[in-house]
Amino acid sequence: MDPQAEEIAHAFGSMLNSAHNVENPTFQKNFMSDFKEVLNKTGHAKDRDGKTVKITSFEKCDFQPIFNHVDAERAAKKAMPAAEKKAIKAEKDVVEAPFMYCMWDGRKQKVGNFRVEPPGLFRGRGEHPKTGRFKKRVTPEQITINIGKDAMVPKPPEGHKWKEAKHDQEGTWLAMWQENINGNYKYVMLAANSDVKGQSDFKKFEKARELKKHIDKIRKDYQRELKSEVMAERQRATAVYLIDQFALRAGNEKGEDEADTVGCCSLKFEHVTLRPPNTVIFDFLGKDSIRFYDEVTVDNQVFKNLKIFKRSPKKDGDEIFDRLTTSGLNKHLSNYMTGLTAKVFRTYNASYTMSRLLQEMKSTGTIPEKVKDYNDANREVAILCNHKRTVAASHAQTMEKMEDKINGMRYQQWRIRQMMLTIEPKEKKRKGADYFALAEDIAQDWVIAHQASLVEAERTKITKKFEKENEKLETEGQKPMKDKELKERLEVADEMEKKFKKENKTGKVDAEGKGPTVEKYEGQIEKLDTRIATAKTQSEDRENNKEVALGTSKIVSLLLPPCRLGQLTDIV
DNA sequence: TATGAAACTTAGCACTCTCTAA
DNA sequence: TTAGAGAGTGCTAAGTTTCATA
Repeated sequence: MDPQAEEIAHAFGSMLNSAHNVENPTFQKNFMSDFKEVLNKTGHAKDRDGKTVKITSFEKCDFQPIFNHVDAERAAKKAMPAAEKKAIKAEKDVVEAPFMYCMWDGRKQKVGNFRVEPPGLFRGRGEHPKTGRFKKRVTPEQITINIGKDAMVPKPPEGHKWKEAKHDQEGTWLAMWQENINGNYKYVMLAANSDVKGQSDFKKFEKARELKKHIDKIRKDYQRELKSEVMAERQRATAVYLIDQFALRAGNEKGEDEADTVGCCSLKFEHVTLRPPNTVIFDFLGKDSIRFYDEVTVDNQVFKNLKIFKRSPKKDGDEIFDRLTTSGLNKHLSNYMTGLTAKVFRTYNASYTMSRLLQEMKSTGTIPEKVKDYNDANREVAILCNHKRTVAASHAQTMEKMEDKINGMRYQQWRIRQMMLTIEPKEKKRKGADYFALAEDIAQDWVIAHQASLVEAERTKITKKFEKENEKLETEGQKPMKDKELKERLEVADEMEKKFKKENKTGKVDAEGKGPTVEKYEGQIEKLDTRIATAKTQSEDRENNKEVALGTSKIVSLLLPPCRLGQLTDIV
């Protein structure tokens, strides 16, 4: 193929492991149409004899060899010795060093995304109509540079020219271009921990803090205006109520050629279900096509209003707030406070919630318990903001593993109690039969399987150690140990297997450990209790967290800009 | 007031790096 | 010592807001 066509084919082939893209019919269709366009322009493909092969149908293309090639390269890179990897990284760092920082008002500042986005397939989220289209290579001729009047304009690559070099003192961007798929503007800006970004972040939180002074009045006003005679006012009050109470986004209008998602102002008839007396069910796709689903109770007047806004002849597809736009809403909000817009409510409510939870938090308990407390608070904020992630494919398996681990420790506790009885049968009367019984939820066949896995683990451990020692002997030029040695060493595992068998048969466990006493065993059981508690806490944390994304709220909800997040998490 | 361009923040996903428990 | 998990980072899509113009 012509290199241009091959580049597109390569882009598709290299992402075969991303099923949700590659198996999406829209993605396939868009990719194929862009691929064919270039194929038509460049004369399709040639076979080994130089005969032209016309590529027309997606179904007849096999991209697997491309994927295999890319995958092999990935694996080779991964398998490289650490030293070699380090050397390559160091080389790359040297090349990149001049682009990492810039001088801004006489101060050295870190640049964020200094690399131009490389060509590739557009990964639009949700049901984006353009997902899979080929994002073209950006040439210097498309790039505008923004730089100080007296500074030297960086040289474009050999044989090229910049689109323009300008000196905009107000803008914070360093370079800009337009992408070919949606015509969106792309900017090179400073990093999040730079002065400019830090300042603007600081201002954002100050603005949210300022809202605290006005929130009572705003709430009082919208409560009153919920009953306004003027429909536009009533809609506006209802919208502000939803934004304030449920952290909805503003919800600008979207075009036909974008994913069909909504926010507050763009909510449609079918996104809101009313259940008397005053329950509202929201179900819609928000930013990033993340589902927003919530059943909430609202003020009676809000319920009444939504009923009015949904009244016939409105039907599916019609807007609930037909007399309201985001700019109208924001204009109204700016009357309370300069710069007040819908998004400030999200920052305000998230920060307010976090602050309250941190104050309520008890600073007692073990470290894992404290971490869980913090994560719980973080999670509450993330849930408020509907920050979600897709549940990891391995989640169920991980949870099962964790449960197995806990049960393994509980089983070991049971064994220790039996050992106690072996050395001191009188304990049965003192502690009662219940103390020595195996928990009901631990089934006999689980025990058998668990024992087998313990034996197996022991075997692999011994074998691995043996192999490693042999390797070492060989590199030292000595004779390796014989297989007989391994067999002898494996006897430990065989003994273990026999022991379990005997235990299963007799229901008794021989004493283990040097100089066993009841007290020693009690100590061991107690230690296991702590470990079980820790594991249980972790497992709960994990389960509750499976579809909540904590990262964003960690950054955006705290009253400190992200450049100080490191310090704060240290304190927490 | 509507519309589109421009400029910025917010956000999830897929990596890599680092730390921890076994 | 090492595998695996969790944290951190890079990337870039997808929002919001502001500004200019008709």
